[in-house]
Amino acid sequence: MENTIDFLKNYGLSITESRKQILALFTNSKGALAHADIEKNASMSFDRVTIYRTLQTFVEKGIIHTIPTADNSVLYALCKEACKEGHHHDDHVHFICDICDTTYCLENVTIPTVALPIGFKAKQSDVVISGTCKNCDEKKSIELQNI
Amino acid sequence: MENTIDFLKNYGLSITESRKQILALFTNSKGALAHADIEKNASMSFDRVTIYRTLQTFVEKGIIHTIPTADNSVLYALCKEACKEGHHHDDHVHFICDICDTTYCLENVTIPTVALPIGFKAKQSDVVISGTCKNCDEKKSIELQNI
DNA sequence: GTAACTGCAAAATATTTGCATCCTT
DNA sequence: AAGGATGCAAATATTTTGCAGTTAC
Repeated sequence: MENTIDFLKNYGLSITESRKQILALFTNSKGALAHADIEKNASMSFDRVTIYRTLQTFVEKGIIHTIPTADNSVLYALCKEACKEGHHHDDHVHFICDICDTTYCLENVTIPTVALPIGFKAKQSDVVISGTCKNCDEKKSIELQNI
Repeated sequence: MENTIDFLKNYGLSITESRKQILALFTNSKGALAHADIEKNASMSFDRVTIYRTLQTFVEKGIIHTIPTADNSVLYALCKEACKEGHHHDDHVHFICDICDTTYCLENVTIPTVALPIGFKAKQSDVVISGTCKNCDEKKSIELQNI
C-alpha cells in the first residue's frame, strides 16, 4: 500500500480511501476498466459520483487515460509513463478481445505514422484493434484438440 | 431525390420521410454526424426515438458506421462502399479536427497493418487521429499573414 | 483550521421499450 | 390488408451539479 500512497503524492493528490482503492483496481488489473467495473469490484463501496470525480481527477493528472471504443462505451486504463498534467501521450495500441471483452494496452506496439492528405496536421492518434487475445486464442486451440 | 429512394430500396428498406431526410443529411455532409446534429439540422423535425431507430437501422444495413472517439461521443458516417449487412469493413482513417470539430472519413488513407504480440489476432482496426484539418490550417495561415 | 473530498439529493442528459396509430407496399 | 415505421409516454441509464458534512494535511 505504501506504493499507492507515494504514487498519489507524486501527483500532488491527497490520500483518500477512494483514490487508493480505485488506483489499486487499476494496478491489479491487466486490462482497462469501465465505471461499472469499479463500482462492482471496489472492496469498499463508493458513491457513483465519487467514482466519476476520482476518474476525472486521474485523467486530468495523467494517471489514467480514456480509450475510444467502437461501441462508444467509456473505458479507462493506466498511463504507462507519467503523462504530464493535461498532456497525454499514450502512443500505444489498444486491443479489445471480442471473446473475453478484456481491453489491453499494448505498450510495446507503437502506433504507426499515417500519411495524411495535404493540409491535415496530426496531433494525437488512437488505434483500437479488436479480435482474439492471447488467452482466448490459446483456449480455442485447446478446445479444438479435445474434439 | 430519386437517388436517395433507389439507394434505400437497394438496401431493402421501405421509403419513409425520416430515412430519406436523414440519409440526405449524411450525403450532404462531408463530415460525421452526431445524433444531435441530425435532430437540429433535419429540415423536418423527427422524434428523438425515430432518429435513434433510423440510425440503428442504417448501421445494421451497412449504410453508416459508428466512429470511436476519444471523448466517447457517438458519431456516425456513411460507409464508402456497401458494407454487407452486419459486416462493416471501414478500413479508413478517421480524422477529428480540434478546431472546427468536424470529423472526416479519410477514405484514401488506409489503415496500416500493426504487428501484434504473439497470440493476438486482429479482426477489426480503428484509427482515429485528431489535429488540425485542411480548412482550419489554411485559415490559420491567413490569419498569421494578416498580423 | 482550512481547503479539499465525499455522499446524498436532484437535475440534466442520453438511450431504450411498449404500445397505439399511421404509412408503405 | 399486413407488416413495418412513427410518435408519444415512460422507463432506464448515464453524467453533472449543488450543498452540507467529513476528512486530509
